[in-house]
Amino acid sequence: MSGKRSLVRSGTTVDQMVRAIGDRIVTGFLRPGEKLDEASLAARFDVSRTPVREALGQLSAMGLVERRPNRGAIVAVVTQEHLASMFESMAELEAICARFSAERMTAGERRALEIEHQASARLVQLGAEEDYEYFNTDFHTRLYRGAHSKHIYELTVMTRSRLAPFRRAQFMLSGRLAKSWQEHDVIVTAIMRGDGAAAGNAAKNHVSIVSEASAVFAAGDQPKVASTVPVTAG
Amino acid sequence: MSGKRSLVRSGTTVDQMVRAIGDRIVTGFLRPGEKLDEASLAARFDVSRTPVREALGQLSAMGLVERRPNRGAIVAVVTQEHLASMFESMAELEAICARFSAERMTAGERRALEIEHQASARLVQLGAEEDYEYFNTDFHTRLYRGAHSKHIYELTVMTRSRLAPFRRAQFMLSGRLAKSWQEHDVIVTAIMRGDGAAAGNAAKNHVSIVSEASAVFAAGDQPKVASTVPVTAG
DNA sequence: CCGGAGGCAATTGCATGCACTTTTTGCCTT
DNA sequence: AAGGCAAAAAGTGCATGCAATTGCCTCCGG
Repeated sequence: MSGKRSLVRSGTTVDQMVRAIGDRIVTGFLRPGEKLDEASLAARFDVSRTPVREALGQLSAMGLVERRPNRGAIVAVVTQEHLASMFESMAELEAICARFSAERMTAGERRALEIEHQASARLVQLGAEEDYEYFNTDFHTRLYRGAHSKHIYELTVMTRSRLAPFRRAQFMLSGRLAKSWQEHDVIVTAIMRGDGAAAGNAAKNHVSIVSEASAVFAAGDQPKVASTVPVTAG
Repeated sequence: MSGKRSLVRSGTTVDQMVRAIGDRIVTGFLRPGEKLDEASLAARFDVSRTPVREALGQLSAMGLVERRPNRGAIVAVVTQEHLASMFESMAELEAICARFSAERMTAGERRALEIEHQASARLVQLGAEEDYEYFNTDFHTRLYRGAHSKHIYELTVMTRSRLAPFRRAQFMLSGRLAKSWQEHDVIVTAIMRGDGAAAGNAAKNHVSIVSEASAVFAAGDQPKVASTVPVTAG
């Protein structure tokens, strides 16, 4: 090719492509079912087809894209059942994370969780949806990490990525913000007193509600937004 | 290259490579930490380096191999903690599968599970370790499928693959066969009466015991066997 | 004898090219 | 006018080649 990659980001070209394409899928910029033309992507990112192919292969292994031999790749399109199955899995995984967090978080982790959670109450009052979404991602990531189990963390984050395209705009639903915070509150309280079972149930319940909220979008509509905001269970 | 691929198996060359290399890792033929030289693999399978590279990328995305930029790929080597974390996750996942199976299996699925399980008692009496291992894989796969949740199934099978290299030869431990069958029996009984909680607990317990048995091999020894037998929780 | 700089071999990373498969389009037949 | 067939166009799959990076070996200075 020609000059250096514009994005100075780390890793090989393939890694950059995986991130770049993956981000566009996760953020909804590329919509489920959309065709991923190797030549176009190569041109778009100013690389040859080889790294694009490798990236698509890896994304396929991650489940974000679907590859039909000799027929090109598309952004993974999931059936209604599979979507439900993923939300269900997410609920179970979050429950595990919350339960483990309640049992295993260090004092520091608990404190940090509590502080952030309390701070976020302000965002709810202000109705700062975008900011709350950032916080929300953070909150859940804390739970995943707090489980102190690398593999559970990987499974959970992976599932979250695959659900992300179907989660956009969930905070648009009126009142969702306050409800989300209250649900978080139940989880945090349970974790603070080390009650794993309660934390697990609360987390599972929390995701289930998000799932129902998201079902609205899954039915018919595909996500439309193109922001770069990461996404998590509300 | 030259002639057609010898293995007539389906899919593209890359798919075949993923399966071929993945199998060798999962069955312990390639051992954790072993270097995966692109040129050697290409020669070994009589393809060019391109599909080998793509396959390694996908296997890396699956977590079976580890890739250091510009420094080649090795069979993924996991720390003791990560291994423990994976077994722990496996226990949780199996618990979920068993619980869902108890709640969701059709009458036909329940019957098939029961019949196979009873039939396997004979294998225990005969001490047919290898045959029992086949059955065992089947038994667990039934549980995974019985959960009627595609995503849970995927997560579980994926985790099983990554644990496979560390599970070999667990049935060599004397008495493990009979114990395994008894544990299965508890699970089956709970499923037959639709008791999700009991089935989940029994399954979790079952994996935990396997985990402890496998810890023996993980500590110091790496797996040594090179058979082609698939592997599952005992 | 030990430590470091420089150069060489080996290996990875990516671009390009060609072969093969799929899809589309246009023409011919009915 | 509609259907089907054929040829061309588009796009994927893999091989090869070259540039770049890494690791190692050697040689020099201390």
